[in-house]
Order: sequence, then structure tokens, then C-alpha cells
Amino acid sequence: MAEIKTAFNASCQNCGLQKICFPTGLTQNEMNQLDDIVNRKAPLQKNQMLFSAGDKFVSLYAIRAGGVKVYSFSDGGEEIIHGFYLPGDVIGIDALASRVHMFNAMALDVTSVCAVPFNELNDLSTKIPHLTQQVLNIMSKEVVEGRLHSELLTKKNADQRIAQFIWSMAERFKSRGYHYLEFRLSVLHRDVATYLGLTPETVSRILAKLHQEKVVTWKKKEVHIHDENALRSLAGNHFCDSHSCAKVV
Amino acid sequence: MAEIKTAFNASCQNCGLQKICFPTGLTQNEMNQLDDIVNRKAPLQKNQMLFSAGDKFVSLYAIRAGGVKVYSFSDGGEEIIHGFYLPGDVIGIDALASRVHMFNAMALDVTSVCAVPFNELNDLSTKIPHLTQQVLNIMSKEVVEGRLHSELLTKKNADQRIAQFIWSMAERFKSRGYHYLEFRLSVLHRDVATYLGLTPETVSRILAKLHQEKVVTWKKKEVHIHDENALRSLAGNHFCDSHSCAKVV
DNA sequence: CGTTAAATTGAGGAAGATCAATAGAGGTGG
DNA sequence: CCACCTCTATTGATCTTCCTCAATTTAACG
Repeated sequence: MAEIKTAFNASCQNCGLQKICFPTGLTQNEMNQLDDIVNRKAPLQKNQMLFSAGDKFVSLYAIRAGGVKVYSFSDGGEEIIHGFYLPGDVIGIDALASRVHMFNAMALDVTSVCAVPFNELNDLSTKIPHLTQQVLNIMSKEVVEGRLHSELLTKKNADQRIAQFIWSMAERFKSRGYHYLEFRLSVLHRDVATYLGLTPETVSRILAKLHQEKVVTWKKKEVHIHDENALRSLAGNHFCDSHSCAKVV
Repeated sequence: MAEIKTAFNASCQNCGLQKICFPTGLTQNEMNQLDDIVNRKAPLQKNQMLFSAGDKFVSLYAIRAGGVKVYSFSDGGEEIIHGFYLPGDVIGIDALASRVHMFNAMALDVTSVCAVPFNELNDLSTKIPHLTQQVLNIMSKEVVEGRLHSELLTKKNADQRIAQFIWSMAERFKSRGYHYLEFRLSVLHRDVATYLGLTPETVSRILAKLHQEKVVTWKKKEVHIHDENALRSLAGNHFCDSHSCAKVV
């Protein structure tokens, strides 16, 4: 069923995120087939759910604009944040095994997504084996991402976690061709704290310090990186003991 | 190429782990086809590498006996442990995107594995679409596992982490039909500490406490769970504040 | 413009890290 | 099979980082 394409409703071929959602590329014809099954949803408002834990798994979602946080709750009712997703990211892939979403996905801002019905994607995959590989790629990247996050949680102190978080967001903007030294980040400091295993107070204190030291400023959803090298250095791993702390190449 | 099947070299059909590696089941015929591509390797000795970071990705590995730790190194040279894998687990799936292993996998003990060459698995998948689903299942479980680990790292204190670790190992043995209140666990306490984001000293102190309280004893690679309920309770999530700490159902 | 949620700032405390010294395992070679 | 050597685990004393609690200030949104 053909849809009317607008600026907010572009076909995959015209979508600037094409190379990000499907980086190894599809032929024009394959792209058209994919385009036919993709469902462009009305933009989500801030705090609106894209899906919730317990929902039946129907589609993968490619983010076209805005941002999404993926989270769950511990048995104790605390929020556990698993990641923040930006345009070009694909989410929902963790529900593949159980066919039920295990996590919640909430818009951080006005957000538009493409829904890719998984059964139809599967059918299409028999005609475009390449497509299966794409899905596998996205999943294995997700596994690797998770392990990097575990590294952050087990090996880094609060300063390093925050520096790494900001720098990793910057890199993601950079890789998508956006400004990466100044960008809007609709993430609550409280949510960053949760994601990084810290308290809001600690995040606030460290951001104050980073601002004072003219490394990075994050005020009112706007991030300004003043000293890229300093930030990367803070984020990176170091050989440290009580006597010295030498930066590693 | 037909292989001679021995007790250490059983076909998939005769392998007791069949339902664990491929839980939704394959037909006899499908199983035979899978069996033909599976490569049963000679057992690995303790501390021998199954694969290393940087190795070209060729095969997935299904663990038949023994155990494997998957780890990497931080830029600072510290070991980062991402998981311990037991018979019936499949590893290597994180290398799918890059076609290069990003992690190291080392035998914790004498360990035998089945190597499943991924290209041949892929070819077979075009004939057995079901098989692709199995691979996706394993991957998405891996993603979910990683998020549970992040929950542990962000939300639990040292006692809870250790209780949860031991209990989760017990559950894995249980689900595979082994003794789960007494089992051999060839994992160094030091490695557990690394995995849980703690120090060996802390692990040692808490294990001493758990032994004293007759909850669980872990000495010389042998785990004995004396009080299953207490262990589960310690591992679980609690509503806590400074005045009370009520267990949640 | 008023109301509510989020962020900031300070003081005090606790969990776990660090440091150091000893005891115990496990593996190797005589 | 035992003695030795090394790696791992244990135990205690001290210290640091980050959390907790409480009080304001600031921002967000109808």
C-alpha cells in the first residue's frame, strides 16, 4: 500500500539514515521492497511509549528523529536504564527470542520512528539473505555495546563514567554527520545517573566541576564540549595507583 | 564427511544437550544436516584458548562439557570478564557483525565444544529457516543477559551480587538437569570478583560470612548450597530504607 | 504565573577499596 | 611421592569515594 511521502514521511530511499540503518547497503530494488513493509508512524510526543514490557513483539523500530530511552524495573520498583537511542538506531531486537518485549521504550522528546514488522521482514529475508545479516549485525552490536557498558560499570569511577558518557554521545553524533561539539541531549541528569550507576547528586557535582574546568558544559539539554582532548582523556582508561596516574595511548 | 562417533564425539542426535542448544527442536532430517556441518574438536585443556580477540570469526561454539570464561582487556590492561559459559551454551555470536572476535574465550577446565562453521550454518539456514530463528534466539538471550548483568552492577550491593551470582549458576545447572545444590564451579574467586565489579578481598569476606551463616559454602571449586531460600532471598531485590528492609515477592 | 519536578549544594556517613601480611592450593620437577 | 615455588585466598587495619539526607535554587509546563 503506497503512502504519501512528506518531509516527515520519506521513503527509505530518500531517508538520510539509510546508510545507518542498513550500513552495508541494499540495491535499489531491495530498498523498494523494504520500503513497502516499513510503517511510518505519527511522531511520538515526549514521554510517550514506543513499546512497553509485556507488549507482544511485532516490529523493530528504526529511529528517524528524536531520542528514546530503553529501560525496565527491578523487582524493587527501581528504574533500570539500558540505553539511550538516537536517529539511525534500531531497537526492539532483544524481544526476538521471546516474541514479547522485555523492556520499555519511551520518547525523550518528539520522536519519529519507522516500524519494521518482523514477520514481513523475515519473509523478505528469504528473498534478500543480505537482510538477515543486517539484523544479525544490529544484534551483535547490541551485545558488544552492553559489554562496553559493563566495562564502564566495573572499571571506571564516577568522573570517568560521565566523561565517557558525554564523549560517546558526541561520537555518535559525529558518526552521523551532525555537530558533535555542541548538541541537544534530551536526557535528564537523573536518567544519566541511573544509567551510569550513580546518584543525581554525584552527576551534578561532576558536571559542575567539568564546567568549571572548561571541559564540557551541559545546561538545559544543551551540551557544549569545550575541550575535546581533555574530555577524551578523562573518559579513557588510565594506569593508576596511589602515586601516579599516567594516561595510556 | 562422516566422523567416527564416540562418547566424546556424539552426533547432535545423541547429544544430551540437543534441547538446550536448539530448544525449539529440529526434525530428524534437519538435525542430520546440522550434524554434518558440526565440527567436534578435541577437548581443550584448562587455560587453553577457544578463540582470542582479533581472531577471524569462523564458527560458533556450543559447549558440551567443562566451562569457558569470555573476557577482554581494558586499555589499561585490566581484565574485563563478560560471562562464564556452561554446557549447552553457545558462544561467539558477538563476532557476527565484524566477523572478527572482539573477546577472548578461555577454558576454565577440561572443556569440549562443537564448532559450528557460520558460513555453512548460514547456507543451511536457507534450507531450514527455523535455524535462523535459533541463532536470533541465542543472540537476543545474550542481549537480555547483558542487561541483567548491568542491573546487578548498578543496583545491588556486594552481598546481593555474590548471592545472585551463585544462585544464577545453580539455576543454570538446575535447568540442565544437574545437581544444583552441590556442584563443581571451576571459577577463581578473583574472576568472580572481576565479573561482579568487586575486589577479591570483598568476595572472600562475603563468602566467609555466607559460610558462617550456613547459607552457602564455596571451597576448592565445590559449591554447597545449604539454605536455598536464604540464598534466593539475599540475591533478590528488596525495598530498603534506613529503617527497614522488607523482602519483595 | 504558579505549580511541580529536576538540579544544585553542603554536611556527614557507610560500603567497599586499598594496602599489607599470612596462609593455603596447585602444579612441577626431582 | 614429597619438597618447592608460585599463584590464589584470607584476614585485618585504614582510607577514599560516593551515597544519603536535607535544604534551596532553578527549570519545565500547563
